Amino acid sequence: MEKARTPKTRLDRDAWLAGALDMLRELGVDGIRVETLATRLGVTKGSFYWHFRDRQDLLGSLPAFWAERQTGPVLAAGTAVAGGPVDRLRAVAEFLGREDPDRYDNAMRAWAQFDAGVAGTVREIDQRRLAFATEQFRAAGLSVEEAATRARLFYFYDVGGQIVGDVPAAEAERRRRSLRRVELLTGDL
Amino acid sequence: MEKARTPKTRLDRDAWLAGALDMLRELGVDGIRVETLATRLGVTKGSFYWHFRDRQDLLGSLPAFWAERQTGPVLAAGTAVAGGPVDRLRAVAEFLGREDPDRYDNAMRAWAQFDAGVAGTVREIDQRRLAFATEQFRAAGLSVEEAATRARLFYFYDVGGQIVGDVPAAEAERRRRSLRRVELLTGDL
DNA sequence: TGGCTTCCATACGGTGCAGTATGGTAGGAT
DNA sequence: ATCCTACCATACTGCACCGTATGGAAGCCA
Repeated sequence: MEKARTPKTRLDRDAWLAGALDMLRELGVDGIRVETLATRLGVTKGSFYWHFRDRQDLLGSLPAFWAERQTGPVLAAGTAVAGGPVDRLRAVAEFLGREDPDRYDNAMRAWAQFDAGVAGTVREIDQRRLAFATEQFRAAGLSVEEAATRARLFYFYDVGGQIVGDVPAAEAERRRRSLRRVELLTGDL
Repeated sequence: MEKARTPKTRLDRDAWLAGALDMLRELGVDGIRVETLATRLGVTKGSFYWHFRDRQDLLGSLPAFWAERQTGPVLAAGTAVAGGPVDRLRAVAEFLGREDPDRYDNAMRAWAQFDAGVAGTVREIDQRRLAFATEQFRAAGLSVEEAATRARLFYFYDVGGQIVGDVPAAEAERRRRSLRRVELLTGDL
């Protein structure tokens, strides 16, 4: 629950988008009301309609705003590793284990269920990550089908666990689980 | 998109709940408006407020209504198999592969993100299914931790795949994938 | 055939919230 | 000091939709 603040600096579009993203995570899309959001940011609706044409303008800009700061780190953690494909998967798994589990992904996926546009941006990210995992298994010498299966097992473990809420609060345990999964999927490679 | 119908028979509580469940899948919780729902069922609000105290009464009854017709089949498909634990997992996987992918699960999970009560009922079902999978791996001789890891890989594959939308339309392909996953997770047993 | 119960229609009040209109204020440029 | 622009406040309109009040109409039982 973010609190209302008194703005020393004036607001810009991104400040509103960041606030909206928080409301999205806490309440869902329909919980994003412009007056409430304004109160949180310490201003009134007057400000909002200066930066945005209407509410739809805000919601429409939200997915891209989210996607920007989502793809970068995970992708980087994987490719910036010296070793082989298994090491890369390990690196990604470790990175995901380190991550704060309180992300915006779940809220975004919930939204994507009922908005085709949002579903598109989310799908893109999923495709990219799945493709990465598949590549690693391919590089480890597996067939196309075999690599695809293992990549799905690898990635859906994350998505499913996050959706179900089966994510340990302690970082140590998260990393342990994450690595154990990699070992199981790459034991014969 | 369900169409409006002309009711030959009068409606009862369950008819409203079934209609609400459809609206939930298509539009999300906040898409469930009593007047719209009434129109779909071929009646007016007057009927609704006869069967329900208010809108919250409908929404509050929805999770249980959903849970009832959700737990039965999957559980049965697993336990009603003669063979060993691996055969049981195969049976469940095959059952899930046969299933119509257009279920209400996604909508329910989306709702659960922002409603603690709904999250509770969904969690119960997840726990039950995960427990079942874990038991099978245990019965196959694995340690507690090892069984838990594989159970998660097994179950989250389903949840993740469904959320991401990576579910083939053709039943044959669904079953193939589903079984291949079991073979991969039980190859050494 | 009357009377009771169950289910539904119609009409209306109340509210939350999106969007508009318009005026105000702070800070940079000259 | 002045002016202009960017940003924000206040007050108001309109609409969607919830809930209520009340009046039927269709079935069951005597």
